[in-house]
Amino acid sequence: MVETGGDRGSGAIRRLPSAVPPRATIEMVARHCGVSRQTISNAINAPDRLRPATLHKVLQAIEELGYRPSHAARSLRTHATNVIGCRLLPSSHSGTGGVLDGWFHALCAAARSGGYDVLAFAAATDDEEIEVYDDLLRRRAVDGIILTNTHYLDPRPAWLLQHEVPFVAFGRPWGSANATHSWVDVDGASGTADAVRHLADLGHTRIGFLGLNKGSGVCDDRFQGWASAMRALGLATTGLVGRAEDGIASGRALTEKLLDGPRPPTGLVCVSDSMAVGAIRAVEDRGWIAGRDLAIVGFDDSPIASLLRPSLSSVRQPIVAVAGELVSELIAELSGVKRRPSRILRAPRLIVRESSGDRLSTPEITAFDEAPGPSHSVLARRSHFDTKSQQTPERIKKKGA
Amino acid sequence: MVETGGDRGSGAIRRLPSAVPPRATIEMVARHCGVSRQTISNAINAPDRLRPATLHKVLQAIEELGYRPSHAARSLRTHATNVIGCRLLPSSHSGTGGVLDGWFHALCAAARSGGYDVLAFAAATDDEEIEVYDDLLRRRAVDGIILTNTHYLDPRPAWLLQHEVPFVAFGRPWGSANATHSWVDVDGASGTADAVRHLADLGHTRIGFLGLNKGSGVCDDRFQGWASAMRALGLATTGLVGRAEDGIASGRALTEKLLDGPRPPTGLVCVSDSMAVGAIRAVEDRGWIAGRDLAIVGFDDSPIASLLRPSLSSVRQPIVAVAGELVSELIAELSGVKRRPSRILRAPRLIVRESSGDRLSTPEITAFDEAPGPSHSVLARRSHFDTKSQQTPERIKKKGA
DNA sequence: CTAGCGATTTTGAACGTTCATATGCAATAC
DNA sequence: GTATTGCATATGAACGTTCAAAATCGCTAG
Repeated sequence: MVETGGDRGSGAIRRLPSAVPPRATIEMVARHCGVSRQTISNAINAPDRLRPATLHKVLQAIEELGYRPSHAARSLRTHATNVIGCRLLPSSHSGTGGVLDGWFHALCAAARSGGYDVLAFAAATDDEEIEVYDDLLRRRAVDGIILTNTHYLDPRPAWLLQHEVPFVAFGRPWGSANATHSWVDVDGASGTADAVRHLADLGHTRIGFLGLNKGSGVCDDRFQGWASAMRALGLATTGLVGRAEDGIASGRALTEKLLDGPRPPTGLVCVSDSMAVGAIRAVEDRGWIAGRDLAIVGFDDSPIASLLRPSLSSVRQPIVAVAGELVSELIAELSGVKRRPSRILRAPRLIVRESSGDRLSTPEITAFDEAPGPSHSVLARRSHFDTKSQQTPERIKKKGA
Repeated sequence: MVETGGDRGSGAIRRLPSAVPPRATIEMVARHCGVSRQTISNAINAPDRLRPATLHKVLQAIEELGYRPSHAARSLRTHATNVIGCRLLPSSHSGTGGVLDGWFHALCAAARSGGYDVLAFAAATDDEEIEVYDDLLRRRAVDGIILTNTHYLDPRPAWLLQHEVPFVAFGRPWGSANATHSWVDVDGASGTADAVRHLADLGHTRIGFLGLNKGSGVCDDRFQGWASAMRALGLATTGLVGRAEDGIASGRALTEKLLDGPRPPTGLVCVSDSMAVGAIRAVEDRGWIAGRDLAIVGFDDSPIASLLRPSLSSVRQPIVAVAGELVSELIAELSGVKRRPSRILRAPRLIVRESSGDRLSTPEITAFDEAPGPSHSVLARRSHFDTKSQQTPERIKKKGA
């Protein structure tokens, strides 16, 4: 009402006295306690250079004035932004609901506690993502990048390497064995192998695998875990594999085909929860019950897994831990010390629910990541074929130059 | 192998000639085409001040050198960061899976096409969130904030107002009718009213409501939609309401109680999909089928809704549109023109699936949001959204002072 | 008493922009 | 021919830090 008249304020009454203190600069702090700018700067960046008495005085003044170094000024001077860039995958990507949701949250938390902020951006394609990288880097808005969703023929790592951008990938450099960048990944093979052994323990011998079409590194990895576990158990694998693109419809169709085939599986390990949901659908179509007539294990432990009826056994990725490692690796990279790229593989954990037929434990809802305690109850008797240990991340030494 | 010896590089051979051009500054561009700094600056920020010939020359040089203004330098000088801060809710928050996932993605996309970047951060509590605000603002790392998940007695809007931080809220200022900030929200009442009418159309007369305990603005809103639609239809409402904290267990328990009560509902409108899932559980417990023996409608259309069996009818929020409006409102706010706060309410849309008993449409999977439509994404960086949204949202006039 | 030294603090410059102002130049007005 | 205007471009300063180097202080040693 009152201010309808003029548009550009004549600048008189505008701001009330207001509780907002003028934002403190380093100069103001300096004057406030009678020392020079640089001393304030040192108090923050190299406190050991100050006499204890001075340090105390300065810190108190900083506190009093609520001073924080201006991001822009500092970053202009130091050429470091303390910001990490990370692409958000299109939400459709995680078909069965947000797993990456929790991962990203953990990523932000880890970054912040390491003194970094996360700049999030959306991109629909790899090329678009590269364009954003280019923009962010030219404007010097980020120090480094967290790369997600690596795949065969991925143009992004090469681009980043060529432009000497510090980055760490979530996901192995599929297809380029001697990549020179750091990455963190989840050992899918170990997850599917666990799933196979779990089903074998329950008495299954014909355990199938529902995977993606050739060309997915993630699926190859998980397939390989299935295959080697089957081999190790002396189980035949022919006629037990179905492949298609990811999705519920695919899962349903593939399952039908396998069940109608010459060697119908009694258990099924799936490359994703979407596939597993499809498998459950197919089972329901015949009036069967998942977990009784066909044992099904998914992958990802997406939020739906525990909501489905019967609930879905699934392999859970340690996404919080992975997020933390991605951040600390990137920060290490940014610290400038030249080191050989690290390659970190983390083991996932099978969450047993109803769909695999083991009725022992059917938790209604499970926490999103590893529970703090040693809750490995169900798999008490871990049959160990290979040496993959559960908790310690496996570090693979760089092989070739 | 080769580089096993020394650790700190002696700094000789390290970098190959490399395809990385030295990052261009405004000075370099200026020299490159024989004009002054300021002319380059003008070419970017006020192109109409240049003679066409000069402009052309400069733009070409910019292109050639791949110049982009340094974020830090520009932001130091202009006191604007072109960055928006936004808190990520803990992943557990969206019980049934990532709805906010898609919202956040849309937010980032909208921001970028408006010339802004999004700084994401995690916070567990409101107080922690305020601490992060304080940090970000003191360091001048963001220009403004997108606030999510508003609720009664929310300390955040007050804090932001007091500190004169530009912000827009996703969610109404529950409990403070004459709040002076802008917000965007989804008209929950309209959603539940739609749900009620849908069920009434199917012949139901005893339509219940599963809500949260008193004190949730979101629930009050949705409840109110249910209540007024019932009243408008001349249906009695007594004995048809259950309240508890959100969750599947709650939904199940409440449903049981209602079904065992004196006036068992034949239809149920739920405040959330979690509640609805609980309701489905309760129905299953009695060997009933949702949609046949009890009609159920959820709220949020979370990813599971279409995956459940029977699939869950649910009210879908136009999260992409909301994200876009939040961003454009905030940008308007940041443009500095004093305007009365805008309050935007958008209508959600009921997605009918099996659980409500209307077998007419049972899409397997539905797209996440309204079709994109004539997207404003083409706008060049730094330009602001000019006109208010394309879809004509419903605007509520500011009432009180 | 003074030189010398390390610890502490200060000073001037620079980071890369944009703002405010000044200059140059061409066209118009007197 | 000179003053007046308006447009196009250039110059100096400033934004708020940290870096590099210089200055000062407090001691110990000669």
